[in-house]
Amino acid sequence: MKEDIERVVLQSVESIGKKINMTDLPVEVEVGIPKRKEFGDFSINTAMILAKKMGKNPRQVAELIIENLPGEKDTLFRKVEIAGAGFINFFVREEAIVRKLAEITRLGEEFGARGLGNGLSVLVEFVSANPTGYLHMGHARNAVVGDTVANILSASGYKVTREFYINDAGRQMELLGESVFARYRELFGEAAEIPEDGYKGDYVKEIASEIRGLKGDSLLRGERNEALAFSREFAREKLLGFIRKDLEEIGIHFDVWYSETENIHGSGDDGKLGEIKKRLTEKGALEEKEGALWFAGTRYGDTQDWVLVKSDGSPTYFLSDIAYHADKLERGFESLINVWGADHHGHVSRLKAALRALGFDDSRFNVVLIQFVRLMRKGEEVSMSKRSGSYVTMRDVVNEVGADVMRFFLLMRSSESHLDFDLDLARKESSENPVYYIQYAYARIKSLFRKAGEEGAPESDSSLHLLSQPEEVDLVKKLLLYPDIVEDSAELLAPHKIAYYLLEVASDFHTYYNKSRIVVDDLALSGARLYLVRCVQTVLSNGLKLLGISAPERM
RNA sequence: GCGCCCGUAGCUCAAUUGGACAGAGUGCUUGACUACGGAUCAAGAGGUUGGGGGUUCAACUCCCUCCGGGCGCGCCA
Repeated sequence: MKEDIERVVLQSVESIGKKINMTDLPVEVEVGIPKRKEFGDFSINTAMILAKKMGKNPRQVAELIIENLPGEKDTLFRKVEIAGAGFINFFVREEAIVRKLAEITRLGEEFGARGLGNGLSVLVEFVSANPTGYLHMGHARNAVVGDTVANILSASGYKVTREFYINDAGRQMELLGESVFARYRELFGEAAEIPEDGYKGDYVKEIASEIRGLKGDSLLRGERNEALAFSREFAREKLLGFIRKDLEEIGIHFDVWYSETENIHGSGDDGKLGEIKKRLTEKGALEEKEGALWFAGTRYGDTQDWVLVKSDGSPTYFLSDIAYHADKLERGFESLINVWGADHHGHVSRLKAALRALGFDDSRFNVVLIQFVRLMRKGEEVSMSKRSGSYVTMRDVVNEVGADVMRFFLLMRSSESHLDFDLDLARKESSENPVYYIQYAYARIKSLFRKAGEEGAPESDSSLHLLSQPEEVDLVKKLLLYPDIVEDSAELLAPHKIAYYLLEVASDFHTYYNKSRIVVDDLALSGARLYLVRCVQTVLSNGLKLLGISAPERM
């Protein structure tokens, strides 16, 4: 519908341009949907934008635009009028709106998929948690947003790869190995305290116990370093398995699990790290001072310089992060999207600076920053501190509320907003719970078609003009908006827009359903209404699929 | 001290990317099926968009400043 408006307005502006000899008039036409009904179905501010260039007042320009609309306007519009400072409001004929339902039917599962990505290959990297414990709700939000962004981009014509970067190098993994080994020794009556900042959760004991079952006391007798390495590797595999299973539980599957140790560090000092160091040196982007090797961030637009190699000769995380992202680009991905916790926001600019230094276009690298999640129960915050040893994991919450609720609640907020996850609300199986509100609309439609089947009332597009009630036209307009919503959420990497939209569709449908009986004796009317309801089903189904939420036949 | 995010109805959050009288849910008040699923619907009340200034025909949105909350700030990851 919007495209129709855009098209006729462009034609009008073009013919005005010819008449007054100004062929360079701006061509963008932003078609908006007014909040108030008396301003019509669609409106444009084009006249106000053109007014300056043409040296006329906006209302005069608006008048010109209306006068020069092509003849097609009579089949499309009931009324076109000028309002306010120079808005042009379009009142579309109901038949013209309703006729567009055919497009939803024609496209089916493809409705909403516009293909603006044009096959561009995108690597979406998300979660990427250390394999040192269970996932918590912060990871969960990251996971669900990342997965849904990937779904949306994929539906929008991008070639998407989902990657989990396994941060299995460095101090955290060493601590994990030490913690597990300490617990293992305890099992044999040795007093072995786990390190100060080590891992104290019960799962560490369980892993230690498994190692005992597998190896007996043999780790006590061998080399300590080998025992530590074994403990670390064993725990790594175990915990990665847990992480993978938890993610699958909420419908998340990765195409690639990419190990830092294996793919970036390589063997010895010089794998990709050495190579990146060399390349940055050649670009003159490094400096030695105070015994360390620095990346000269200030020369590449960042606010400060950063250490790449510490004075003891070991690399920082930043160096391996540069190597990893250069590696991504060199694996052939044209665009990179990362989902990061907000506590990492300071890393965006320095990584971009480093990529520029290496000669990459840093606009190929984008980060979705996720603000924190607060778990709430009975109005109070539930502690999620990892250090306390006992904390609420993502797995706990999934067990309590289910995958659908988990996903939807984490998608309900824009990423840059803090999110309060209300466990009491999430547990409710009632209308208060927005997930069920949408799913109920879907199940209700399914039930309608069962009923219609029994009564031999088929859907049909032969009398769509009978859909003339305000609720029906509103519902159709809402459905036709879906591709715009998907496009917006793809461009802005903002999945919450789809969640909100689906709530609106469900609401409009419930309103309609309560107002009008769908399956009626008049077969023509019944057919038209069922046709509309089928389109609602298609949109709900497509939208829920993007969010990774099930569409139940019955509830 | 510097940088980023946030501040919108009692509570939790939206707002077509600068558009017209700022919208939902929830909570509160009051209503609606002898017909397709009441996990539904309808109505009412609720606001100086944290304060102040500026840009603009038009500001929740952009700029400046102050207040409050969160996060980050060179040899941690």
